[in-house]
Amino acid sequence: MQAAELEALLKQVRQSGCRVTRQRALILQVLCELDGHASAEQIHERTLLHGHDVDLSTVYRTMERLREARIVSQTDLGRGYAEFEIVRDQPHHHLICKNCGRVVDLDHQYLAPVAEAIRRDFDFQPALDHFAIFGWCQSCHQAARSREGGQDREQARSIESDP
Amino acid sequence: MQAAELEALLKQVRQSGCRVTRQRALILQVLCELDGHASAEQIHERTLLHGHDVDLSTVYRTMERLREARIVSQTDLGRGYAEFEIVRDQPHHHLICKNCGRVVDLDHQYLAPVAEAIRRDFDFQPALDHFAIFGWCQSCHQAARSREGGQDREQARSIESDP
DNA sequence: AATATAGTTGCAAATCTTTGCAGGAAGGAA
DNA sequence: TTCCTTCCTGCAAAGATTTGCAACTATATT
Repeated sequence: MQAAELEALLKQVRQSGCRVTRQRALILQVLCELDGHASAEQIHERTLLHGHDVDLSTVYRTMERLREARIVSQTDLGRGYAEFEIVRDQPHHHLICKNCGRVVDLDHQYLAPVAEAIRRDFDFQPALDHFAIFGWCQSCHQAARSREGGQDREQARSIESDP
Repeated sequence: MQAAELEALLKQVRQSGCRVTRQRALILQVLCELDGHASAEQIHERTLLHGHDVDLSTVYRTMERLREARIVSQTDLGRGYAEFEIVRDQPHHHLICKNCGRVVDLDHQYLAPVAEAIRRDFDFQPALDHFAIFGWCQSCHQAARSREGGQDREQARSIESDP
């Protein structure tokens, strides 16, 4: 089962023009096993468990290649490090409270129309399979408003992305 | 003129519950002068020109506070470092090609409906005043397709954000 | 104006990520 | 199979950003 998934991934790697090396196969295997968000350090540690060490810089470089090949996604969930994940068929996104850190899932349907409009109007293929939108959840937002004296300036704020 | 703007910003700082220090005033002055995207290092360098040195870590810490107060926005334009900017009334966004690095402006109208829907459905105030959406521009996307043998898997890809 | 206190700063060290380089290995050609 | 070219990897060092801590200072209070 997992072996089949790994095979499929390695095939994708090959198709994207990248070589299949021991390190890349091991990293993808680890990503399959972890099955979810994983940090570079986490991936690195787990390669040790499999007997072969993969240098941390190789993990980063591999993630870069796999992102280019759209095999993995990279997201900053606000924990101070990047998190990687194998790209599945159904994109998913997150709402993250800047104050309490709570993470809520956001269905792709919310972003699909934007992606469509951007494709249409700009001839630009947006990479929208794993978006993190920061902001303030209900309770934290209210707390902030009362602290500021009740005036709601309703001014959006920043977000950034994955090169 | 600029002095008035600076005064207004310092008032915002005070209102947000932060203290107005020499360093913060200087940093905001520099941000006003640069008037656009500025890196932490750039800000730091320019404080030197004003005679007073502000430690780089203080620049970062100040940006964090000012972000919390929604006075500045932070964006990753894919250049390997964060860029800061004073928040204006009209939010603006960017489309950035992962391949050639070209940057195109995206009007807020594209994101406004999403922000609205998220506010409505999740009781969540998204910080959407300076979004960077990565992807592939027309020419780079075509190049990639032909390289991959013409099959367009049409699979979105990652983006991440500002904690 | 003097005092108290909680927020800030500079410095140094730690983290996370990227990069330069020389040796090593994958995959196609002979 | 062997050779060749190009891509990869490990290592070390550089960059970018965050954090711990003791000294300092903005602000409210007296």
